[in-house]
Amino acid sequence: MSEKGSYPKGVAKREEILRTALAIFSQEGYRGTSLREVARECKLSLPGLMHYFGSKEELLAAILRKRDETDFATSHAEEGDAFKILSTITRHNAQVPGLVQLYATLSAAASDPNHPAHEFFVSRYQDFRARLSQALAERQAAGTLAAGLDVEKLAAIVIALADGMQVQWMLDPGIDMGDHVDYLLELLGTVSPSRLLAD
Amino acid sequence: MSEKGSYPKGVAKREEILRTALAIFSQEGYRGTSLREVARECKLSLPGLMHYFGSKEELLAAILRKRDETDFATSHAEEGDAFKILSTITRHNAQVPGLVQLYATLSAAASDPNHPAHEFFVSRYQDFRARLSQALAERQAAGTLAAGLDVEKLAAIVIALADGMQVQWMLDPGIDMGDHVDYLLELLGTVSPSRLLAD
DNA sequence: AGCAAAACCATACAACGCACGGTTTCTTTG
DNA sequence: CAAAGAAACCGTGCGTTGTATGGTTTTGCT
Repeated sequence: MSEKGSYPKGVAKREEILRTALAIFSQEGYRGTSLREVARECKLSLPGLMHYFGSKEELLAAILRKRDETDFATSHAEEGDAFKILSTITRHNAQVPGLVQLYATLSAAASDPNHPAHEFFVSRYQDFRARLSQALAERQAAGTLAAGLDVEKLAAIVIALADGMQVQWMLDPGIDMGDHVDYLLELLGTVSPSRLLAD
Repeated sequence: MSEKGSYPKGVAKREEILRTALAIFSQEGYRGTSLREVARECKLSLPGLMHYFGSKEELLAAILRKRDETDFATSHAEEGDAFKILSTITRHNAQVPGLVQLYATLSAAASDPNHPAHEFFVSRYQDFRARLSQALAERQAAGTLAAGLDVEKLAAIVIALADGMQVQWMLDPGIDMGDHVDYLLELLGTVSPSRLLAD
């Protein structure tokens, strides 16, 4: 065997690093925290940390990957339809501002194809859109959403709304993201098919 | 007099810096470019550049401020209603990916109240929402938008949509931001007042 | 002419991410 | 149960970054 997390001690340290780094990144921001600080908090030297993650961005990518895995698992376990889950997630995000900012910062930086987290974010959004558009299609089948609507466009739109509201919320915490998301979702429910076909 | 751009030579250099820095930032990204590189391009030493802008972030804030001024001026001069202008802006943004990424990166970073561009972004979004919600109200008065709609919420939502679509577009340039924005705007036009009141 | 401020520079500093070349600790296997 | 080899770590140094200090030169005004 020849992997980086093959010894029990190693996998434990690796996860401790991920946990610690997430906490610090969420609090001080990605740019604002040095690898030395993370290493110190883990009782490691800098090279000791870099044994696990070849670069700062690689560490970041690993954090996001892990975070998304657990998030997906829990959100998938939750009950309720797509709209309710979306609303719940949005309101949940309002309680972890550090994470929200981390994701916002990164999704912008990751647009560079050379960024280590690029592929991650690309497939993340592809997944999001696919899942949500399927959920919207199910709603159409159930009759709670107008049949004429383009579910794929709508999926992208709703996700964009959630992301965009986060930006405005970060700049002005007085804004209620959940209310806005709910409002659009409610609005979508009131769209009548006949009007759409008349276009 | 005791200002930094008071001599003619100074104001010219200052604007050259803004122009040059915008170009480089747009191409290499904010983090990816060093002040030394910008200075060299302007035939200045590093301290020579820092005479005009006390910090890298201050330079960035100045760039955004100037950019917004000119953008506002041109968009205000354009004809058409609010929806058309919004659509035009969105499609225009699709041709300056560097700038879009710059704004995305910064709007996230500027959520920190200590960030030099914080106030700028806060009032920027306040302005946006105010302008757009007024435009929406005018549409209501003209009868092209359902009267029961909450124009302030809608303004925030539409702006969020534009921002959010930019994120997805940056990660996957195959996505057409304009189409999505137009789709939601079109959808808003089809909402019937009666349905809203029935809720 | 002279003076104050703007315009600009040389140098230095601390901190950063990262690379190199080690040594120690642990597991597996012959 | 040793020997081997990889994982787990560390000391040190390199190049670059943003920024601070303390200047000198240039410019415009009175």
